Amino acid sequence: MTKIATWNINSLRLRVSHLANIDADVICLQEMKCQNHELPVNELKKLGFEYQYARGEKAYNGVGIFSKVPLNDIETLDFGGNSQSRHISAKLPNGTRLHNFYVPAGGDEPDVNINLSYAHKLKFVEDMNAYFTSPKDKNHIILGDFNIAPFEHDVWSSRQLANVISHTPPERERMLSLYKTLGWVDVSRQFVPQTEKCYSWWSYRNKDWKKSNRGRRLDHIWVTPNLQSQLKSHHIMQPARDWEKPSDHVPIVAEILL
DNA sequence: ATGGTGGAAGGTCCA
Repeated sequence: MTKIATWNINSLRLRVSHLANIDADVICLQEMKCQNHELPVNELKKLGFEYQYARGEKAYNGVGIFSKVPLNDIETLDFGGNSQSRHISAKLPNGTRLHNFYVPAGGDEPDVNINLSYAHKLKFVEDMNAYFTSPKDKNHIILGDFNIAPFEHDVWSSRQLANVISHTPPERERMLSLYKTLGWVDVSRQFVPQTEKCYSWWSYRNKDWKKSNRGRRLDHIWVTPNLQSQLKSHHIMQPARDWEKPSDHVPIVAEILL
């Protein structure tokens, strides 16, 4: 049984101690916001994450896979085509390739003609689509901060967010197109019915995130169909949003028989 | 309609 976690930590150096609260064998982080030589290597080792595969970047972005067991065949790819640190993958001991993604947020204005960030986000997902249309490996887990809430009950109000980046039709269409490439299984929706609200992110800009509960499901774990029957449990760590100096995202942990 | 908060950097950008 392997427990795999994903979390947009929004600064690894600031929140590394919170990782002690996550019960996982492999933790995939996004928005580490540090360079590789600035990683808190020893703190991570003390938590049991002896094997550290990071693709850092100064101040922004940054993805890493931190594991209690050795992984191999590390690969970093340039989805979106601007060399930001938004993807890293590794092979798990059974040969499944684990991809950690940090999809661009895309800015505020949902118009590709005036907002280059939004255009970049759409291209990023199109590149993911192309990659998984003819992947070189067979079995995959993809996870991370996809910055898209694809379904109606992945946001607090689908109608009010219809023109808000993270839930616009062009993003949702591209994500569903990606979803069809390999017949992906959306792990969270295996455990939480599609008719129920389900969130992994609450804005810092809400006075009381729990009371207003205007969340979005931006973080995802998808597996290829061969792993569907191997899924054992799934946990969105909502209490993490109340940790001291919280990230605006909470960790998601999936337990999979690999 | 607006601004609300947070992290890192560093005289702002991105989320």
